[in-house]
Amino acid sequence: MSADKTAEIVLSLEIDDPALADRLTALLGNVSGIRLAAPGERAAATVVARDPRSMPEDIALTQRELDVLALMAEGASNKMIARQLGISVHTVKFHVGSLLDKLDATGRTDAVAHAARRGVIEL
Amino acid sequence: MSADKTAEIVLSLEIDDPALADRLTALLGNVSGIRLAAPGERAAATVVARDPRSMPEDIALTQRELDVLALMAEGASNKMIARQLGISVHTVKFHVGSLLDKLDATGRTDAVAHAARRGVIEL
DNA sequence: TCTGGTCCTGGCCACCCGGCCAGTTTCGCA
DNA sequence: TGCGAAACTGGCCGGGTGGCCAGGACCAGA
Repeated sequence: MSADKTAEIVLSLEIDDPALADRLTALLGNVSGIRLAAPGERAAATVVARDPRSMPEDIALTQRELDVLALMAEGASNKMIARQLGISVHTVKFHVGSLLDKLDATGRTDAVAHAARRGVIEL
Repeated sequence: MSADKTAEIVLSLEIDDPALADRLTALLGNVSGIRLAAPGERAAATVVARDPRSMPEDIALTQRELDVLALMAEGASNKMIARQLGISVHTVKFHVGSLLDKLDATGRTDAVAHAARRGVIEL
């Protein structure tokens, strides 16, 4: 019952696919040192697997567009992005425009939200 | 080499705490039926544990601010938000300003990103 | 009663954003 | 050797954004 540093690690599962969830439950349940969380219990870590059908294909973004997108997600203005990348504001606008097209967004906020949803960027 | 349904499940780790990451790596590495993903490899599931210090308490947002925030995350402009909520653009700006303050953001894009990171909203 | 918070509105203004036009260079591929 | 894609730059401009000022209405708690 000692609560030392090597106590069991409590894991919770958030798996969309029932079959995968079952297999992981069976496999992880027999690992000493790991315990699956009881319903509502606070876990040290969570095993997640989202339904892959929700992200059909990734969008083809150029490296430069990814650079701009990442800075956009940080809340950077076009001017700040330009400074950061060593290019002109006009060029930043050019890339932002392409991003709005490819991500089917109405503005930079929408673009970041869409990109995050599709897993293109990590917030 | 059969690729049957009971092949190994590939897990990737996204653990902020290095100690916890080490322990999980050691524990999971010895489980037959489970294999840890090589760098860049696509995993069937991911074990995540975010640093709890990064989200100490949730931010106190009023209901109206949450309304505005949700529409902001949809990429709506102030004008569209105003129409949607039946209030004036000035009032929308007022709430947006409060959100920027409370979320410590530099602009609406940053505000949405911060809110999503802290789990205030779901993208 | 008075104070504080929330919600609402207006005007004003500098700045930013996105879309339009135009052009250049560089690179790989047919 | 041409041709397209990517990256880059410029000017222009209408509209959006965010910060500042000011005010009023409502309601819970001290």
